[in-house]
Amino acid sequence: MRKTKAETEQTRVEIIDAARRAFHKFGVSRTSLEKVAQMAGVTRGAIYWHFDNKAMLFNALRDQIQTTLNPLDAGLTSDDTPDPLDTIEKFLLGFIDAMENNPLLRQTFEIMMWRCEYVNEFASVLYEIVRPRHDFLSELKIIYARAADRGFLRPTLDPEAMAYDTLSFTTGIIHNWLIALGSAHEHCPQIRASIHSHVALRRRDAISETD
Amino acid sequence: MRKTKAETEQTRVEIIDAARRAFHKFGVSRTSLEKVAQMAGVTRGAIYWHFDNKAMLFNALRDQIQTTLNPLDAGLTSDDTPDPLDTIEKFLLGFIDAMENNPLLRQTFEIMMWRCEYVNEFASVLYEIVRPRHDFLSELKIIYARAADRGFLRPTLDPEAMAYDTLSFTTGIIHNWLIALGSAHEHCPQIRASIHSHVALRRRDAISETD
DNA sequence: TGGAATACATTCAGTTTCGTATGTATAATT
DNA sequence: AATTATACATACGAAACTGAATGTATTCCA
Repeated sequence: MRKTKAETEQTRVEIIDAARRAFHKFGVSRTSLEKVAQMAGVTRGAIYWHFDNKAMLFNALRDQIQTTLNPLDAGLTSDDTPDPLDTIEKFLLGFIDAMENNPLLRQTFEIMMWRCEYVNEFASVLYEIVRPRHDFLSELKIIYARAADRGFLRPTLDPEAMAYDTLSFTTGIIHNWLIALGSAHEHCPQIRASIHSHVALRRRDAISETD
Repeated sequence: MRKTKAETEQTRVEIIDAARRAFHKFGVSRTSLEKVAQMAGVTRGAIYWHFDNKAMLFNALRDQIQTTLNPLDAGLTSDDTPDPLDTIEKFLLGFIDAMENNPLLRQTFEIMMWRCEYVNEFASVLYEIVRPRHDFLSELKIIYARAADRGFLRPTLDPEAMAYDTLSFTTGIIHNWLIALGSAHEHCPQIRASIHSHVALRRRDAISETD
Protein backbone atom coordinates (compact mmCIF):
# COMPACT_ATOMS: atom_id res chain seq x y z
CA MET A 1 0.00 0.00 0.00
CA ARG A 2 2.87 2.34 -0.53
CA LYS A 3 1.98 5.66 -2.17
CA THR A 4 3.98 7.95 -4.40
CA LYS A 5 5.46 11.06 -2.83
CA ALA A 6 2.72 13.27 -4.21
CA GLU A 7 0.04 10.96 -2.85
CA THR A 8 1.79 10.84 0.50
CA GLU A 9 1.79 14.60 0.77
CA GLN A 10 -1.86 14.56 -0.23
CA THR A 11 -2.86 12.28 2.63
CA ARG A 12 -0.79 14.40 5.00
CA VAL A 13 -2.78 17.45 3.95
CA GLU A 14 -6.04 15.55 4.22
CA ILE A 15 -5.18 14.50 7.73
CA ILE A 16 -4.45 18.09 8.73
CA ASP A 17 -7.64 19.21 7.06
CA ALA A 18 -9.67 16.59 8.86
CA ALA A 19 -7.97 17.46 12.14
CA ARG A 20 -8.95 21.10 11.75
CA ARG A 21 -12.58 20.25 11.17
CA ALA A 22 -12.54 17.73 14.02
CA PHE A 23 -10.81 20.07 16.47
CA HIS A 24 -13.25 22.80 15.56
CA LYS A 25 -16.25 20.56 16.04
CA PHE A 26 -15.24 18.51 19.08
CA GLY A 27 -12.40 20.50 20.66
CA VAL A 28 -8.78 19.38 20.70
CA SER A 29 -8.99 17.23 23.82
CA ARG A 30 -12.13 15.41 22.88
CA THR A 31 -10.99 14.71 19.37
CA SER A 32 -9.53 11.22 19.26
CA LEU A 33 -7.06 10.37 16.56
CA GLU A 34 -9.48 7.64 15.57
CA LYS A 35 -12.05 10.34 14.79
CA VAL A 36 -9.55 12.34 12.76
CA ALA A 37 -8.62 9.20 10.87
CA GLN A 38 -12.26 8.48 10.05
CA MET A 39 -12.85 12.03 8.83
CA ALA A 40 -9.71 11.85 6.71
CA GLY A 41 -10.65 8.47 5.29
CA VAL A 42 -7.59 6.73 6.71
CA THR A 43 -6.71 4.79 9.86
CA ARG A 44 -4.76 5.87 12.90
CA GLY A 45 -1.76 4.15 11.43
CA ALA A 46 -1.52 6.83 8.78
CA ILE A 47 -1.69 9.59 11.36
CA TYR A 48 0.99 8.04 13.54
CA TRP A 49 3.14 7.68 10.46
CA HIS A 50 2.97 11.40 9.65
CA PHE A 51 2.81 12.82 13.17
CA ASP A 52 4.24 11.77 16.51
CA ASN A 53 1.05 12.58 18.39
CA LYS A 54 -1.89 14.94 18.61
CA ALA A 55 0.25 17.88 19.71
CA MET A 56 2.43 17.59 16.64
CA LEU A 57 -0.67 17.41 14.48
CA PHE A 58 -1.92 20.56 16.17
CA ASN A 59 1.37 22.31 15.45
CA ALA A 60 1.18 21.34 11.79
CA LEU A 61 -2.31 22.76 11.65
CA ARG A 62 -1.07 25.99 13.19
CA ASP A 63 1.89 26.26 10.83
CA GLN A 64 -0.45 25.92 7.88
CA ILE A 65 -1.94 29.39 8.32
CA GLN A 66 1.45 31.09 8.25
CA THR A 67 1.26 31.10 4.48
CA THR A 68 -1.80 33.30 4.72
CA LEU A 69 -0.43 35.48 7.49
CA ASN A 70 3.00 36.22 6.05
CA PRO A 71 1.86 38.59 3.26
CA LEU A 72 -0.13 40.54 5.84
CA ASP A 73 2.92 40.86 8.06
CA ALA A 74 4.97 41.92 5.07
CA GLY A 75 2.49 44.69 4.35
CA LEU A 76 2.83 45.89 7.92
CA THR A 77 6.62 45.85 7.96
CA SER A 78 7.17 47.57 4.63
CA ASP A 79 7.25 51.34 4.73
CA ASP A 80 5.56 52.01 1.40
CA THR A 81 2.74 54.39 2.32
CA PRO A 82 3.45 58.03 3.15
CA ASP A 83 1.15 57.97 6.17
CA PRO A 84 2.16 55.21 8.60
CA LEU A 85 -1.27 55.34 10.19
CA ASP A 86 -2.68 54.17 6.88
CA THR A 87 -0.40 51.15 7.13
CA ILE A 88 -1.92 50.22 10.47
CA GLU A 89 -5.47 50.72 9.26
CA LYS A 90 -4.83 48.73 6.09
CA PHE A 91 -3.26 45.92 8.09
CA LEU A 92 -6.21 45.65 10.45
CA LEU A 93 -8.72 45.76 7.62
CA GLY A 94 -6.69 43.20 5.70
CA PHE A 95 -6.70 40.94 8.71
CA ILE A 96 -10.46 41.15 9.02
CA ASP A 97 -10.82 40.52 5.29
CA ALA A 98 -8.65 37.45 5.53
CA MET A 99 -10.65 36.13 8.45
CA GLU A 100 -13.91 36.70 6.60
CA ASN A 101 -12.86 35.18 3.31
CA ASN A 102 -10.64 32.37 4.50
CA PRO A 103 -12.59 29.77 6.50
CA LEU A 104 -9.41 27.80 7.09
CA LEU A 105 -7.84 30.77 8.80
CA ARG A 106 -10.96 31.54 10.78
CA GLN A 107 -11.43 27.97 11.93
CA THR A 108 -7.81 27.77 13.03
CA PHE A 109 -8.14 30.95 15.06
CA GLU A 110 -11.34 29.72 16.64
CA ILE A 111 -9.63 26.48 17.57
CA MET A 112 -6.72 28.32 19.12
CA MET A 113 -8.99 30.62 21.08
CA TRP A 114 -11.90 28.48 22.19
CA ARG A 115 -11.15 24.87 21.55
CA CYS A 116 -7.74 24.18 23.03
CA GLU A 117 -6.49 23.85 26.58
CA TYR A 118 -2.99 25.19 26.95
CA VAL A 119 -1.54 22.78 29.48
CA ASN A 120 1.29 20.26 29.49
CA GLU A 121 2.47 19.62 25.95
CA PHE A 122 0.21 22.43 24.71
CA ALA A 123 1.57 24.96 27.18
CA SER A 124 4.46 25.67 24.86
CA VAL A 125 2.02 26.51 22.09
CA LEU A 126 0.94 29.48 24.16
CA TYR A 127 4.32 31.00 23.43
CA GLU A 128 3.53 30.75 19.75
CA ILE A 129 0.51 32.92 20.44
CA VAL A 130 2.44 35.42 22.54
CA ARG A 131 5.28 35.84 20.08
CA PRO A 132 3.35 37.22 17.09
CA ARG A 133 1.58 39.63 19.42
CA HIS A 134 4.90 40.77 20.77
CA ASP A 135 6.23 41.18 17.24
CA PHE A 136 3.12 43.14 16.33
CA LEU A 137 3.65 45.40 19.33
CA SER A 138 7.27 46.04 18.37
CA GLU A 139 6.21 46.89 14.84
CA LEU A 140 3.46 49.20 16.09
CA LYS A 141 5.97 51.10 18.20
CA ILE A 142 8.13 51.63 15.14
CA ILE A 143 5.22 52.70 12.98
CA TYR A 144 3.75 55.10 15.54
CA ALA A 145 7.20 56.61 16.10
CA ARG A 146 7.48 57.07 12.35
CA ALA A 147 4.02 58.62 12.25
CA ALA A 148 5.06 61.03 15.00
CA ASP A 149 8.23 61.90 13.12
CA ARG A 150 6.35 62.66 9.96
CA GLY A 151 3.76 64.68 11.82
CA PHE A 152 0.79 62.42 11.23
CA LEU A 153 0.31 61.54 14.89
CA ARG A 154 -1.40 64.02 17.15
CA PRO A 155 1.47 65.82 18.93
CA THR A 156 0.39 65.14 22.50
CA LEU A 157 0.34 61.38 22.05
CA ASP A 158 3.09 59.03 23.14
CA PRO A 159 3.90 56.53 20.34
CA GLU A 160 4.66 53.73 22.77
CA ALA A 161 1.41 54.14 24.68
CA MET A 162 -0.46 54.19 21.39
CA ALA A 163 1.23 50.96 20.38
CA TYR A 164 -0.04 49.26 23.54
CA ASP A 165 -3.49 50.70 22.99
CA THR A 166 -3.67 49.44 19.40
CA LEU A 167 -2.37 46.02 20.38
CA SER A 168 -5.10 45.69 22.99
CA PHE A 169 -7.69 47.01 20.57
CA THR A 170 -6.64 44.51 17.92
CA THR A 171 -6.67 41.60 20.32
CA GLY A 172 -10.06 42.66 21.54
CA ILE A 173 -11.82 43.13 18.21
CA ILE A 174 -10.65 39.77 16.96
CA HIS A 175 -11.77 38.03 20.11
CA ASN A 176 -15.13 39.73 20.26
CA TRP A 177 -15.70 39.38 16.56
CA LEU A 178 -14.99 35.65 16.62
CA ILE A 179 -17.28 35.23 19.60
CA ALA A 180 -20.02 37.07 17.76
CA LEU A 181 -19.44 34.89 14.72
CA GLY A 182 -19.64 31.81 16.87
CA SER A 183 -22.94 32.70 18.47
CA ALA A 184 -24.58 34.03 15.30
CA HIS A 185 -23.04 34.34 11.88
CA GLU A 186 -23.69 38.01 11.33
CA HIS A 187 -21.38 40.12 9.27
CA CYS A 188 -20.62 42.65 11.99
CA PRO A 189 -20.25 45.64 9.66
CA GLN A 190 -19.38 48.09 12.42
CA ILE A 191 -16.04 46.43 12.96
CA ARG A 192 -14.54 48.26 9.99
CA ALA A 193 -15.96 51.54 11.17
CA SER A 194 -14.51 50.75 14.56
CA ILE A 195 -11.07 50.22 13.05
CA HIS A 196 -11.31 53.44 11.08
CA SER A 197 -12.32 55.49 14.08
CA HIS A 198 -9.62 53.91 16.21
CA VAL A 199 -6.94 55.12 13.84
CA ALA A 200 -8.67 58.42 13.08
CA LEU A 201 -8.66 59.19 16.78
CA ARG A 202 -4.86 59.31 16.67
CA ARG A 203 -4.53 61.46 13.58
CA ARG A 204 -3.24 64.96 13.90
CA ASP A 205 -5.99 66.53 11.85
CA ALA A 206 -9.24 65.07 12.99
CA ILE A 207 -12.13 65.91 10.68
CA SER A 208 -13.48 68.93 12.48
CA GLU A 209 -10.18 70.06 13.96
CA THR A 210 -9.07 72.15 11.01
CA ASP A 211 -6.50 74.18 12.96
CA MET B 1 -21.20 9.46 57.57
CA ARG B 2 -23.87 12.09 57.30
CA LYS B 3 -22.65 15.64 57.89
CA THR B 4 -24.39 18.68 59.29
CA LYS B 5 -25.58 21.30 56.85
CA ALA B 6 -22.64 23.57 57.56
CA GLU B 7 -20.19 20.74 57.01
CA THR B 8 -21.96 19.80 53.80
CA GLU B 9 -21.61 23.32 52.46
CA GLN B 10 -17.97 23.25 53.52
CA THR B 11 -17.20 20.15 51.44
CA ARG B 12 -19.06 21.68 48.52
CA VAL B 13 -16.81 24.71 48.68
CA GLU B 14 -13.74 22.53 49.06
CA ILE B 15 -14.71 20.58 45.95
CA ILE B 16 -15.13 23.79 43.95
CA ASP B 17 -11.83 25.05 45.29
CA ALA B 18 -10.06 21.86 44.35
CA ALA B 19 -11.70 21.91 40.94
CA ARG B 20 -10.39 25.39 40.29
CA ARG B 21 -6.84 24.42 41.14
CA ALA B 22 -7.13 21.21 39.15
CA PHE B 23 -8.67 22.88 36.10
CA HIS B 24 -5.99 25.54 36.22
CA LYS B 25 -3.20 23.02 36.46
CA PHE B 26 -4.40 20.27 34.13
CA GLY B 27 -7.08 21.93 31.99
CA VAL B 28 -10.77 21.17 32.21
CA SER B 29 -10.80 18.20 29.84
CA ARG B 30 -7.80 16.47 31.31
CA THR B 31 -8.98 16.90 34.86
CA SER B 32 -10.73 13.73 35.94
CA LEU B 33 -13.26 13.95 38.70
CA GLU B 34 -11.09 11.41 40.50
CA LYS B 35 -8.29 13.99 40.52
CA VAL B 36 -10.58 16.70 41.84
CA ALA B 37 -11.79 14.33 44.54
CA GLN B 38 -8.23 13.57 45.60
CA MET B 39 -7.32 17.25 45.77
CA ALA B 40 -10.44 17.96 47.80
CA GLY B 41 -9.81 15.05 50.14
CA VAL B 42 -13.04 13.29 49.21
CA THR B 43 -14.12 10.59 46.75
CA ARG B 44 -15.98 10.92 43.49
CA GLY B 45 -19.11 9.99 45.33
CA ALA B 46 -19.06 13.33 47.11
CA ILE B 47 -18.67 15.19 43.82
CA TYR B 48 -21.50 13.33 42.14
CA TRP B 49 -23.64 14.08 45.15
CA HIS B 50 -23.13 17.83 44.85
CA PHE B 51 -22.87 18.13 41.06
CA ASP B 52 -24.41 16.29 38.13
CA ASN B 53 -21.16 16.20 36.17
CA LYS B 54 -18.03 18.15 35.34
CA ALA B 55 -19.90 20.81 33.41
CA MET B 56 -22.07 21.63 36.40
CA LEU B 57 -18.99 21.81 38.58
CA PHE B 58 -17.48 24.21 36.07
CA ASN B 59 -20.59 26.37 36.21
CA ALA B 60 -20.46 26.49 39.98
CA LEU B 61 -16.85 27.57 39.77
CA ARG B 62 -17.82 30.32 37.36
CA ASP B 63 -20.72 31.51 39.49
CA GLN B 64 -18.40 31.83 42.46
CA ILE B 65 -16.63 34.89 41.06
CA GLN B 66 -19.86 36.82 40.59
CA THR B 67 -19.62 37.89 44.22
CA THR B 68 -16.39 39.66 43.39
CA LEU B 69 -17.61 41.06 40.08
CA ASN B 70 -20.95 42.46 41.21
CA PRO B 71 -19.58 45.43 43.22
CA LEU B 72 -17.48 46.39 40.21
CA ASP B 73 -20.51 46.31 37.96
CA ALA B 74 -22.42 48.34 40.49
CA GLY B 75 -19.72 50.98 40.42
CA LEU B 76 -20.01 51.13 36.65
CA THR B 77 -23.78 51.37 36.58
CA SER B 78 -24.14 54.02 39.27
CA ASP B 79 -23.91 57.61 38.08
CA ASP B 80 -22.14 59.05 41.09
CA THR B 81 -19.16 60.85 39.58
CA PRO B 82 -19.59 64.14 37.74
CA ASP B 83 -17.33 63.00 34.88
CA PRO B 84 -18.60 59.75 33.32
CA LEU B 85 -15.18 59.13 31.80
CA ASP B 86 -13.83 58.85 35.33
CA THR B 87 -16.35 56.10 35.94
CA ILE B 88 -14.95 54.13 33.03
CA GLU B 89 -11.36 54.65 34.08
CA LYS B 90 -12.13 53.72 37.69
CA PHE B 91 -13.94 50.60 36.57
CA LEU B 92 -11.06 49.41 34.43
CA LEU B 93 -8.51 50.13 37.14
CA GLY B 94 -10.72 48.41 39.68
CA PHE B 95 -10.93 45.38 37.47
CA ILE B 96 -7.17 45.18 37.15
CA ASP B 97 -6.82 45.63 40.90
CA ALA B 98 -9.24 42.81 41.52
CA MET B 99 -7.39 40.55 39.14
CA GLU B 100 -4.07 41.34 40.79
CA ASN B 101 -5.22 40.93 44.36
CA ASN B 102 -7.68 38.08 44.00
CA PRO B 103 -5.98 34.88 42.87
CA LEU B 104 -9.32 33.10 42.82
CA LEU B 105 -10.65 35.57 40.29
CA ARG B 106 -7.49 35.46 38.22
CA GLN B 107 -7.33 31.68 38.17
CA THR B 108 -10.95 31.47 37.11
CA PHE B 109 -10.39 33.90 34.25
CA GLU B 110 -7.31 31.99 33.13
CA ILE B 111 -9.30 28.78 33.16
CA MET B 112 -12.06 30.33 31.11
CA MET B 113 -9.60 31.76 28.60
CA TRP B 114 -6.92 29.13 28.19
CA ARG B 115 -7.97 25.94 29.84
CA CYS B 116 -11.42 25.17 28.58
CA GLU B 117 -12.76 23.95 25.26
CA TYR B 118 -16.14 25.39 24.47
CA VAL B 119 -17.81 22.49 22.72
CA ASN B 120 -20.86 20.35 23.38
CA GLU B 121 -22.05 20.85 26.93
CA PHE B 122 -19.54 23.69 27.36
CA ALA B 123 -20.70 25.52 24.24
CA SER B 124 -23.51 27.10 26.23
CA VAL B 125 -20.94 28.48 28.66
CA LEU B 126 -19.66 30.64 25.84
CA TYR B 127 -22.90 32.57 26.05
CA GLU B 128 -22.10 33.32 29.67
CA ILE B 129 -18.92 34.93 28.42
CA VAL B 130 -20.65 36.87 25.67
CA ARG B 131 -23.42 38.23 27.88
CA PRO B 132 -21.35 40.22 30.37
CA ARG B 133 -19.42 41.72 27.46
CA HIS B 134 -22.65 42.71 25.80
CA ASP B 135 -23.88 44.21 29.04
CA PHE B 136 -20.61 46.07 29.39
CA LEU B 137 -20.99 47.42 25.85
CA SER B 138 -24.53 48.60 26.55
CA GLU B 139 -23.37 50.35 29.70
CA LEU B 140 -20.46 51.95 27.86
CA LYS B 141 -22.84 53.37 25.26
CA ILE B 142 -24.91 54.94 28.02
CA ILE B 143 -21.89 56.34 29.81
CA TYR B 144 -20.27 57.77 26.69
CA ALA B 145 -23.58 59.34 25.67
CA ARG B 146 -23.77 60.87 29.12
CA ALA B 147 -20.20 62.11 28.81
CA ALA B 148 -21.07 63.68 25.47
CA ASP B 149 -24.14 65.33 26.99
CA ARG B 150 -22.16 66.81 29.82
CA GLY B 151 -19.43 67.99 27.50
CA PHE B 152 -16.64 65.76 28.75
CA LEU B 153 -16.28 63.83 25.51
CA ARG B 154 -14.40 65.37 22.64
CA PRO B 155 -17.13 66.82 20.40
CA THR B 156 -16.19 65.04 17.16
CA LEU B 157 -16.44 61.59 18.69
CA ASP B 158 -19.37 59.25 18.31
CA PRO B 159 -20.34 57.76 21.68
CA GLU B 160 -21.36 54.45 20.15
CA ALA B 161 -18.10 54.00 18.24
CA MET B 162 -16.19 54.86 21.39
CA ALA B 163 -18.13 52.20 23.28
CA TYR B 164 -17.05 49.56 20.78
CA ASP B 165 -13.48 50.82 20.94
CA THR B 166 -13.36 50.64 24.72
CA LEU B 167 -14.95 47.19 24.76
CA SER B 168 -12.29 45.90 22.40
CA PHE B 169 -9.58 47.65 24.36
CA THR B 170 -10.79 46.13 27.61
CA THR B 171 -11.03 42.64 26.16
CA GLY B 172 -7.57 43.03 24.73
CA ILE B 173 -5.76 44.30 27.79
CA ILE B 174 -7.18 41.56 29.95
CA HIS B 175 -6.23 38.89 27.45
CA ASN B 176 -2.75 40.19 26.85
CA TRP B 177 -2.16 40.87 30.51
CA LEU B 178 -3.19 37.38 31.53
CA ILE B 179 -0.98 35.91 28.82
CA ALA B 180 1.92 37.99 30.10
CA LEU B 181 1.20 36.84 33.63
CA GLY B 182 1.11 33.27 32.46
CA SER B 183 4.46 33.38 30.73
CA ALA B 184 6.22 35.43 33.39
CA HIS B 185 4.77 36.85 36.56
CA GLU B 186 5.72 40.45 36.03
CA HIS B 187 3.63 43.27 37.37
CA CYS B 188 3.05 44.97 34.03
CA PRO B 189 2.96 48.54 35.39
CA GLN B 190 2.26 50.11 32.01
CA ILE B 191 -1.21 48.65 31.95
CA ARG B 192 -2.54 51.37 34.24
CA ALA B 193 -0.86 54.05 32.18
CA SER B 194 -2.41 52.44 29.14
CA ILE B 195 -5.86 52.65 30.69
CA HIS B 196 -5.34 56.25 31.65
CA SER B 197 -4.20 57.26 28.19
CA HIS B 198 -7.04 55.34 26.57
CA VAL B 199 -9.58 57.40 28.46
CA ALA B 200 -7.58 60.62 28.25
CA LEU B 201 -7.57 60.28 24.48
CA ARG B 202 -11.33 60.73 24.51
CA ARG B 203 -11.45 63.70 26.85
CA ARG B 204 -12.45 67.08 25.53
CA ASP B 205 -9.54 68.93 27.09
CA ALA B 206 -6.42 66.91 26.46
CA ILE B 207 -3.47 68.00 28.57
CA SER B 208 -1.80 70.33 26.09
CA GLU B 209 -4.98 71.32 24.31
CA THR B 210 -5.91 74.18 26.63
CA ASP B 211 -8.43 75.78 24.28
C1' DT C 1 14.97 -6.75 -11.47
C1' DG C 2 15.38 -7.76 -6.72
C1' DG C 3 16.00 -5.99 -2.13
C1' DA C 4 15.15 -2.39 0.99
C1' DA C 5 12.62 1.32 2.52
C1' DT C 6 8.12 3.34 2.61
C1' DA C 7 3.24 4.30 3.63
C1' DC C 8 0.19 2.90 5.53
C1' DA C 9 -3.68 -0.89 7.81
C1' DT C 10 -4.59 -4.02 11.46
C1' DT C 11 -4.30 -5.89 15.86
C1' DC C 12 -3.35 -5.88 20.76
C1' DA C 13 -2.51 -4.80 25.50
C1' DG C 14 -3.13 -1.58 28.89
C1' DT C 15 -4.90 2.50 31.16
C1' DT C 16 -8.17 5.92 32.18
C1' DT C 17 -12.55 7.64 32.92
C1' DC C 18 -17.34 7.85 33.40
C1' DG C 19 -21.99 6.98 35.33
C1' DT C 20 -24.42 4.29 38.25
C1' DA C 21 -25.55 1.13 41.70
C1' DT C 22 -25.14 -0.01 46.17
C1' DG C 23 -23.65 0.24 51.02
C1' DT C 24 -23.74 2.85 55.36
C1' DA C 25 -23.29 5.88 59.21
C1' DT C 26 -25.41 9.73 60.98
C1' DA C 27 -28.24 13.97 61.25
C1' DA C 28 -32.81 15.46 60.99
C1' DT C 29 -37.61 14.63 61.61
C1' DT C 30 -41.88 13.12 63.90
C1' DA D 1 -37.10 6.57 69.87
C1' DA D 2 -37.94 4.94 65.60
C1' DT D 3 -37.86 6.29 61.01
C1' DT D 4 -36.38 8.67 57.15
C1' DA D 5 -33.60 11.34 54.39
C1' DT D 6 -28.95 12.74 53.82
C1' DA D 7 -24.03 12.82 52.64
C1' DC D 8 -21.10 10.62 51.32
C1' DA D 9 -17.67 6.01 50.28
C1' DT D 10 -17.09 1.90 47.71
C1' DA D 11 -17.63 -1.21 44.03
C1' DC D 12 -18.83 -2.38 39.23
C1' DG D 13 -19.49 -2.51 34.27
C1' DA D 14 -18.64 -0.53 30.09
C1' DA D 15 -16.63 2.35 26.77
C1' DA D 16 -12.93 5.03 24.82
C1' DC D 17 -8.34 6.08 23.82
C1' DT D 18 -3.48 5.57 23.44
C1' DG D 19 1.01 3.81 21.79
C1' DA D 20 3.30 0.18 20.07
C1' DA D 21 3.81 -3.98 17.59
C1' DT D 22 3.13 -6.32 13.59
C1' DG D 23 1.55 -7.19 8.83
C1' DT D 24 1.72 -5.94 3.89
C1' DA D 25 1.59 -4.05 -0.61
C1' DT D 26 4.04 -1.02 -3.23
C1' DT D 27 7.50 2.21 -4.79
C1' DC D 28 11.97 3.56 -5.13
C1' DC D 29 16.72 2.68 -5.93
C1' DA D 30 20.90 0.28 -7.28
